[in-house]
Amino acid sequence: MNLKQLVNKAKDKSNFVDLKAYIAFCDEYLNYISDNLQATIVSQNENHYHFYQYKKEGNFQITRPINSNLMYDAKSFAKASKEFLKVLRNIKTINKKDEAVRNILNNATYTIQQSVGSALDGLPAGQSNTARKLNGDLFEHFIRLIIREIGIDCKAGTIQVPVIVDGQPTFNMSYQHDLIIEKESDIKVIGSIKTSSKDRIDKIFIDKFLYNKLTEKATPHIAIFLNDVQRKNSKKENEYGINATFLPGHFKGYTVKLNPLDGVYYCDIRPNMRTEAILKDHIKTFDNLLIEDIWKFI
DNA sequence: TCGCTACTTGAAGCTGGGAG
DNA sequence: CTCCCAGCTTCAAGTAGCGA
Repeated sequence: MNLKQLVNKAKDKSNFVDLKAYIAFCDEYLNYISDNLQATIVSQNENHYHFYQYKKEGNFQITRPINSNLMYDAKSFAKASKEFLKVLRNIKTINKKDEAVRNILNNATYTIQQSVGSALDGLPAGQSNTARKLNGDLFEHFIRLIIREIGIDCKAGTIQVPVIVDGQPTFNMSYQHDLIIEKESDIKVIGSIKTSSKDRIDKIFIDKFLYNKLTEKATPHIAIFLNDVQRKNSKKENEYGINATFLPGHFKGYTVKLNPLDGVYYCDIRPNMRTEAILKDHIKTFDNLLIEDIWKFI
């Protein structure tokens, strides 16, 4: 497949109906980039982030930053993707302490989603907003497929929450949620699935607060993010770096003074989320959700 | 179809601290 | 003090999806 074919495939959601389809796309993409890139550009502030530059057929466009510590190459993905499916199907019986297994969960999820995202970066400049929207939707869908694969039913959808004023239901608030896990028509978990938290972390805290206040329940709210970095445009040309888009001050403020979330998960976790007080108690890598945390909610 | 909610990313703006 | 930079935060843009 050439780049144009890959981009067209990524643009069409009917090509991503199940996990197998996501893996097949990723496989094709990784094979393509293994010998069709103009260059791999190394980020100058955090060297393990790389940008792929396409050749002429991609107008020499440059992709989003890719964490080379997490991204598989074509050869290792062929093996890892089989393991990935195996681990998902047997998640309850795997060895929880096996770091290699945890890495497969994180890295395969990251690799597959970034293959979609960076393929979409090959779209002409005018269509970048379409690409963003699409990439977000595909990520949502992908995570839901993963959760179903480990044996938990889930869906996306809108929930109507009545607002009562002076004892009278006055109007509804309609909330669209990326992830709803129910058991016996009882909502067990509400989740946000986003490729980055940028500008929207506040809303997730507020949503939990208001939802639980209006419904007089304590429904757990979780968030799942792919990463939180974006390309930085430096003044000088030919100099590339990355920026973190996570707002630690807001996260800590809401956690301490409004209400903590019941789980925040990243595939590509930022270093300060492992070390900084408060952050490190609430933010984990994605494998933790699948292996342990999700089972506590249902 | 319309109105509304929601999606991601890039550019611009702000601030504190270090160098000169 | 002024300049510059990195990091953080806000503003702006264009479009998808859903329910009525």
